[in-house]
Amino acid sequence: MPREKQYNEAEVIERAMVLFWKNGYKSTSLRMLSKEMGINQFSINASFGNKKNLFLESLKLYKSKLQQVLKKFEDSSNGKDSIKNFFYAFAAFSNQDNNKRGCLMVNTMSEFGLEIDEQVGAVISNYGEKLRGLFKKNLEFNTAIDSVTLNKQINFLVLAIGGLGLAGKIQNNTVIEDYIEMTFKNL
Amino acid sequence: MPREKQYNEAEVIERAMVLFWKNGYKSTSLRMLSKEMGINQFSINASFGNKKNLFLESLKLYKSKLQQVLKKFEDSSNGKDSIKNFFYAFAAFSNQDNNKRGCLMVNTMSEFGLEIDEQVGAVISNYGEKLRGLFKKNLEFNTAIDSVTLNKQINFLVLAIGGLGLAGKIQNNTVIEDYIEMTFKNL
DNA sequence: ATTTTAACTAATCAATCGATTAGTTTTAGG
DNA sequence: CCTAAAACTAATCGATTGATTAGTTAAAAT
Repeated sequence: MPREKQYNEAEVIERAMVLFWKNGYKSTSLRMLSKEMGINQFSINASFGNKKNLFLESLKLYKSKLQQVLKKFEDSSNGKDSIKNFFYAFAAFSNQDNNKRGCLMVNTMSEFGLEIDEQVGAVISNYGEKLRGLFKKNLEFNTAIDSVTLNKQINFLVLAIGGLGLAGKIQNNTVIEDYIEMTFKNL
Repeated sequence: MPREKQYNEAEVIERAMVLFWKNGYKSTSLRMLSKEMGINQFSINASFGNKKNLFLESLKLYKSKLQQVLKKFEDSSNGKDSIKNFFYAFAAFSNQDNNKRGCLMVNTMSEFGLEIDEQVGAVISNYGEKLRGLFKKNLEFNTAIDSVTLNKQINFLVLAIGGLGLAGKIQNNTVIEDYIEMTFKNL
């Protein structure tokens, strides 16, 4: 029998995720990853195949962490205030420990635009659809609303959450708070 | 006397700008630039010094083009409708010819975050301040407004225009239009 | 016509990229 | 104890990066 892996895959993915989150995909080299993950390039390859797959695993881990935020949103879906609470939670997640890393998924969409890798794009799109569903549910909560207006509001919120992800990298907390307050003032 | 330059600097900067706009700074290599600009790497160096300076020139050219959009905003600053018109013009500029390139300045802020080059950051910040001033002017137009609310609205619009720049890369025109309409419905 | 100057071309520099190879160490089964 | 299998280390692969060098060409001034 061979020796055991001397590292925990979940742990090294977490470190990779932080690096990708901080620097983006292209600007994070395998050597940086190797150093930060504490394992050498060959081990990265052995565990994850290649850089893209490591990124995919990092993205999935990120998504699972953000899923905890989404879970609260799902559990207390009581209308527009729930959406607003989610916006605040998402903004906090995008600037945790005041690291100004934004949102890894928004960062990735911004880095690749529409020429995104198919698998990476699928992970992100899946999250987007989930979000749309929750926005819909909460916008309809206790309110009669025509489908045209509903769709406009959903589109509004989708773009807004993207803007908020970007803002997590470059804006201070006051700007972000003011944005959320103004957004929900008259929604 | 030596021979004349066989290329027009303004023309080659324009081509460089398009490439940076499309691909971002890091993903645009000097070889890609050389090919697209129709001059070789040495000539790029001779005219612009290095990649960063070429990017700076591209950014300034971009800004001057966007300045035409801003000029209209300055000339017809008649309140919130003027801001809304600017939003539409900015969105159109960020997706001209349906190229989904977004806004070069927003793209650059997203690429570098707060670790942006000092000179590059200065060019972008300067534009941001101009924008803030125009938002302020139009929000105050024909309306009494307390300074606290005014600042919140300005912050709201600043984040919103960034989100719109990002959306120009990844969202369809309907989402963008819905966002603008919703944004100004109750402002 | 010769000289001078800079624009030009092509080749190449060291550094870094993602990925891989060759060879060593560890560990459990036989 | 010996062997087999895989985790490991270190070195290096070809390709590409930004930048630069050496040498050639063109054109105005003398």
